[in-house]
Amino acid sequence: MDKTLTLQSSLDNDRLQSAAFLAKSLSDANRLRILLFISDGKKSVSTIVEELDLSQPLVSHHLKELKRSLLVKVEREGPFIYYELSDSRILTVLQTLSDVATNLLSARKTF
Amino acid sequence: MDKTLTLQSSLDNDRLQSAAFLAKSLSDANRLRILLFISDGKKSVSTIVEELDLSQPLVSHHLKELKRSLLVKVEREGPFIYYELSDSRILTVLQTLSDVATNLLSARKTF
DNA sequence: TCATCATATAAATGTATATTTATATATTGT
DNA sequence: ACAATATATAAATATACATTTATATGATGA
Repeated sequence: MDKTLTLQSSLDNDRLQSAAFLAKSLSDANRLRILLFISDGKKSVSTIVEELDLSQPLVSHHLKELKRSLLVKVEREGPFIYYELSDSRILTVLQTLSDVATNLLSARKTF
Repeated sequence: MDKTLTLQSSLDNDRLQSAAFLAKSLSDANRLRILLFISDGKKSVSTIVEELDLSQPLVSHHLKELKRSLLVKVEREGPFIYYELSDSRILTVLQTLSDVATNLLSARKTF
C-alpha cells in the first residue's frame, strides 16, 4: 500500500476540514512570528509585544485566533498571561512549508 | 545546536511570509480535496469537477489560486487542461496537520 | 464556418479577517 | 478603595475571499 492510498483513507473530509482550519491559523506571517517566538517556552503577552514590535491589541487578536485553533496553551500567573506552542510538530510543518516555497520559487525562475 | 535555533536561523521574515502564503493556499477544504485528488497524477478540470462534485467555476477559481501559489503544475493537451500537484511534500504537511488537529481536539475533550 | 465541448473570466454577494484607535476588565500593591 | 499595570474587547475600516450565476474564450470536429 503506497502513501497515496494511506493518505486517502486517513484524510477523510472531516480531517481535511480540520487540516484546513489549522492551515488558516498558519496563514498570517505575524501569527507565525508569534508561534515561533513562543515555541521554546511560554512567553507573556507584553514580551511578545515588545519582542515582535506589534501593537498590543494586534497581538491579543492573533493570540485569540491561535487559541481558537488550539495551537497555543494559555496559563495565567498573577497579572501575566503566558502563551506557549501546544504542539511542536507545527514547527516541522512550518519548516517544510518554507522549504517547499523556496524550491517552488527558485524553480519558477528557471526557464 | 537544538531544533529551535535551527528554525530561528532558517525561518527569517521572508521565509515566514512564503510559508504563510502557502498555508493560506492550504486553508480551504475544497482546495485540499483538489490537491489530494491530483496528488497521484495529472487530472483534467472536468474530471475534478465530476469527482469532487463542485461547480466548474468554483474548481477553476481554486485551481487559479493553487497555480498562483505554485502548488500545481499545469499542462494543456488538446482541449483538456491537466493539473498536478507540484511538490509531494505538501502531502506530508497535510497529514501532519490532520494528525495534530486530531490530537488537539481529543486533548480538549479530556477534562 | 459552425456547433460543441472544455475551461476561464466577470459580476454580484455575503462573509471573514487584519489592523488601528479607543476603551474596558482584571490583578496587584499601597 | 485607589492607582498602576497587564491584557482583552469594541468599534471602525479596508481588504480579501468563497461561492453562485452568467458569459466569454479557446480548441475540436463536421
